[in-house]
Amino acid sequence: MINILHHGVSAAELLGRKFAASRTPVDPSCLQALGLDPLRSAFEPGAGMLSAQGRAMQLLTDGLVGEVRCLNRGRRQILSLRVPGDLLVLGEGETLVALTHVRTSDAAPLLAGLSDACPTSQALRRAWVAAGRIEQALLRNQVVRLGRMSACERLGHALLEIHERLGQVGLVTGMTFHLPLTQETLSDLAGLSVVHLNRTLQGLRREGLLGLRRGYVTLMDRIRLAEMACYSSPYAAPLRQSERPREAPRAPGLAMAS
Amino acid sequence: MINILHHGVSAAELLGRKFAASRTPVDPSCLQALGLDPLRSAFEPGAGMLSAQGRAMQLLTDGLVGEVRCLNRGRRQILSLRVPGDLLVLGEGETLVALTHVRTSDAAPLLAGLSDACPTSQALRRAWVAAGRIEQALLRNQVVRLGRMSACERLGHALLEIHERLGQVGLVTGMTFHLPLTQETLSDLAGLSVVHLNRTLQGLRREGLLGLRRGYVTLMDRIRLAEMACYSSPYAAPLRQSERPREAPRAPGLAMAS
DNA sequence: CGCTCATTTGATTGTTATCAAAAGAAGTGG
DNA sequence: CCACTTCTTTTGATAACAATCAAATGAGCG
Repeated sequence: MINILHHGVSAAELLGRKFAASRTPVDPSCLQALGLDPLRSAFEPGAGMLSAQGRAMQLLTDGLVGEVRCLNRGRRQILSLRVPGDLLVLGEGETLVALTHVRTSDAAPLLAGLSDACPTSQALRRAWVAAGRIEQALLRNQVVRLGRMSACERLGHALLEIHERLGQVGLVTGMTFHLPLTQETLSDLAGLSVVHLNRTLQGLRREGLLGLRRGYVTLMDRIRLAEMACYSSPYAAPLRQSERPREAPRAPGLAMAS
Repeated sequence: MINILHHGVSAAELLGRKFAASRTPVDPSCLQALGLDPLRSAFEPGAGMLSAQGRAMQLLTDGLVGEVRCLNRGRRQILSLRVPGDLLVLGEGETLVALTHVRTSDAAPLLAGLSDACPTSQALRRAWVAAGRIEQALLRNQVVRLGRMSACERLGHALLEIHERLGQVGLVTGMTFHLPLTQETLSDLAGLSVVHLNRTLQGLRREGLLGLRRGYVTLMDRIRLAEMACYSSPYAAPLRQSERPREAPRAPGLAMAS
């Protein structure tokens, strides 16, 4: 069973798989040539990343990282979850936090390769743009989950998404993947309280949709789960028009009597 | 009082203000030279945009547009609100919907200007990148609102943000701005039911935080509102560390007995 | 006026958060 | 190996919050 904290896949290989999955493949030798693999760092769970390091950007190779926003009263929201193969860039006003033991490669050589005039890096630039687009789509998914979905749906949707993302970089075993996160961490991802998250997980398990064992998640019935959670892959190319769009009002107002 | 559906500001002028506000000013004459203003389109409220038109990208000049995702059972989430000066680009799986009467300029000349080798377009490219960053930050704000904020906070936060965004392009009058949206539309933006949104609005008004009159919103007490809603400007440059980041768990598990 | 749509109100239900505490896991040091 | 600590998961009880249903009121328009 694959361990997300310690699989043997190199940084270049991860990138290659990820780019191939978003239909913008890059020649493996080109990625190898960047020389990412030797420049490693490691972080303890809970460690803040990037701001402490002088590094501007890193490639996540092992473990899970969260882009986190903290509010008052101890409230915390994980904006996005980063999985191996993802680039770590610090957004304004956010912090990147290691959610597990984490290892990274310095991404500076990748940046250098991007600005290279060499024609082989053309494909790299295209892949870079595609990756950015996917990342944006994932953030939009997060908005929909938090804005309009019930606890069950949020959780199912998020887990389906994680499964798919890990699958892109070859870190799943069939319907099972390693997700060594605290329920509290998951609750911050799903915008729920820990207690309610726990009960929701139990519900999904009772329904035969999910299996949980020692940090491993199994999608017991992916079809039914996807249906329940209105999930559709962010990697699918063609435009979906499965749902009926509601029409906007004809004579807008926001008038409010008085 | 400024009317967002029909102010006299040209497309080039809007862009100039917007870029200046994100501290990446572009020479006005350079923007004028693009020739955006003549190529206009108009949309009725409720109209889907872009996919119908052959146009790949448009610049919103008048009115409000929502990036919308529809789910089953008639559920709808507005991912982001676009205000005059914003670029309209269609994301995968989303639709852009005119929330009011809308007018746009074709943004093709802007794209041409971006890929221009001319040195003056260097500033334009920088501004383009900065605008993209801001837009991402706004989406992250939306995540936090929907994930961890109460109805009051969501609304206050969203309205403060809209006020600030409109202010950037000169479409506010002091603390008042034109927001000709249905409460149903607002509820889809805030991830609330219409009824609850209505009651929340009333609450904010009763608290003396908000004023609403015929499609115009007034921030009666911006300081108190911002404090209540944990609002901090996405346009502020320096990193904030106002809140205490919670540390992640030491020994992650997701074990679940049995 | 009569139509339609938007806002508002009341009543009720359903969902989720919160509080408190027990039970289970995992690591530490004796 | 056990006692001890600490963190996590789980359970129960309760309260706060938000959704839903139903209906009345108000605003705008032909």
